[in-house]
Amino acid sequence: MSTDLFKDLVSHSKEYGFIFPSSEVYDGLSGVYDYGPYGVELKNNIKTYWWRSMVQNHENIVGLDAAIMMHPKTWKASGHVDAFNDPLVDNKTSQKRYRADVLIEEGLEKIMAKAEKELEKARKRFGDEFDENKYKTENQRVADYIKQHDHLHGRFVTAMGKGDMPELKLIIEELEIADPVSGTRDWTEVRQFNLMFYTQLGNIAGEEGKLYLRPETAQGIFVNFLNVQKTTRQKLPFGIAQIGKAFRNEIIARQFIFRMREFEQMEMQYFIQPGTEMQWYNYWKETRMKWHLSLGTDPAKLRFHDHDNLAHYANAAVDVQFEFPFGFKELEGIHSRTDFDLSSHQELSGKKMQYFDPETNESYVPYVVETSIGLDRMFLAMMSNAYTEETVPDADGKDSTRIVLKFHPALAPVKCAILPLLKNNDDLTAMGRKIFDDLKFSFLCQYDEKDAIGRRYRRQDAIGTPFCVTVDHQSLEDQTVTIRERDTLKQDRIHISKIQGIVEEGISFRSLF
RNA sequence: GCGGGAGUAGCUCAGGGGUAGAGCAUUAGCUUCCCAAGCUAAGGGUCGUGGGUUCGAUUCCCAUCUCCCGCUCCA
Repeated sequence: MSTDLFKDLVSHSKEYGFIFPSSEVYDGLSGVYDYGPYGVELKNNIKTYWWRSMVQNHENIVGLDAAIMMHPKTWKASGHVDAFNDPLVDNKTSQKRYRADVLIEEGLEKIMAKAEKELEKARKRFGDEFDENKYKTENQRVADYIKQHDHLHGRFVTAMGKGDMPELKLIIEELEIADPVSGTRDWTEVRQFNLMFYTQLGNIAGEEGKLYLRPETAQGIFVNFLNVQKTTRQKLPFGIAQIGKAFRNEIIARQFIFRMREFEQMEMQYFIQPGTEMQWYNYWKETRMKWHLSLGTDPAKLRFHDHDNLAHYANAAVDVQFEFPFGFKELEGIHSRTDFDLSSHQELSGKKMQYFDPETNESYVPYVVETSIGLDRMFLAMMSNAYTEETVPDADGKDSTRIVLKFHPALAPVKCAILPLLKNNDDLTAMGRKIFDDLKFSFLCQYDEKDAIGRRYRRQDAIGTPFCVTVDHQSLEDQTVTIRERDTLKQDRIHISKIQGIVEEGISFRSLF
């Protein structure tokens, strides 16, 4: 799909009530979007599919809905407080953005490399008699390098601790760091981006009242690990699943709903015996890919991507990537998180986060394999996978184009439309109404009598409705209707009593498992 | 933050120093027994915001805001 088609997809999403820009009447809010009437249906259906495949289909996976607000120490333990405060600096010439701390660390390493080079020369020169410590203090050049390094390193650590951005800028200048791309030292001010949002608990001023909005749902699972394990009498391995909002103050939120500041995750933490992590990592990798494929998603648009740089909590990580209109991007992450989180919480809280294993007769902190999928990304993946412009014959048998969302029927927002062939015929409309009133208790239906029948079909195609039931004159005689299938345009004449069964079979989640 | 693009009707866009247009959509009606764009009528816009030039600005100038795309990170 080209960029133009991506634009069309964004327009279509708005025009047909899937996604609206947030606060549009006030010119919008960057990186925040609202889900419209069809959007919320699609989103809920994705959640249902995930929840059923995780919780309902696994005896050893249970659900949880933890609060968004958590004790501040949670984020200290998780590493987010330290890892999510990036000082950033831009080079004005190359317009590249860098992490100031990374630049400085590299700069400091270069100084030490210079000193090491001198030492290496000296070692060769003096051979066995070489006294390295003595040389470090007595050789002026080496001593200067070390002194400069230690001095700047000290200032660097202090500045990072205090969040002193101007000081970081000064250090960059003193280190004479040049942009590797442009070669210039044309730097902007160093700015800090705290990737966690925070709010105030009560009216207490100062640090104590500072409360973060969770940047991931996982920590709610970890801190409830023992509560859940005990109340559900689970034995290892077992999992805890959660769907919920998370918040990240992204530097730049872009690409529609792909990267949002407020987003929703579907996470499952699988608690396992240490040493079995690779086995379960592979199991979930495979299981999750099957989950994606069973929706009928084009296999060419899905792939694994191994992480080169592992996050601070992981010892193995793979992404499930989807080919979005703007390229292959991360849709879901599967991480082997070791015992990092539970151990951290155990340490910081002073509470045991251990599992007593009756088989081995010992207690230990479980290891964790996580599957974490972005719900909004899944939504976008389903939209872009479904969005199709195609040529179909019109009333005269000529070519005409239609835009159709080819969702898996289980995900489609509206399941069935009931369409009387003519509006100005009371018998037809009354019968349509009656069918609608009967079906509406089973699944989401729409009754529509406006405009020509062809146009109504196209309207339903545009929101991805898998079935259209049309009431015509023959219906009045023998209680049959036509049922039209969205993708093939094929119509069958069936008895009214069969509609519910056919639609239910088509939209069933059962076929996905 | 820097660079680029763009803000005119619900959507897609045209226009142009003299007071705003099209197609689709919406509403009402007509027509039509199965795959969009048949007929009639109606509603809907302080042309992103503020300032300047001008008799007059949606149009020209300046500023500003917002959105979109690219640059680090992640679900």
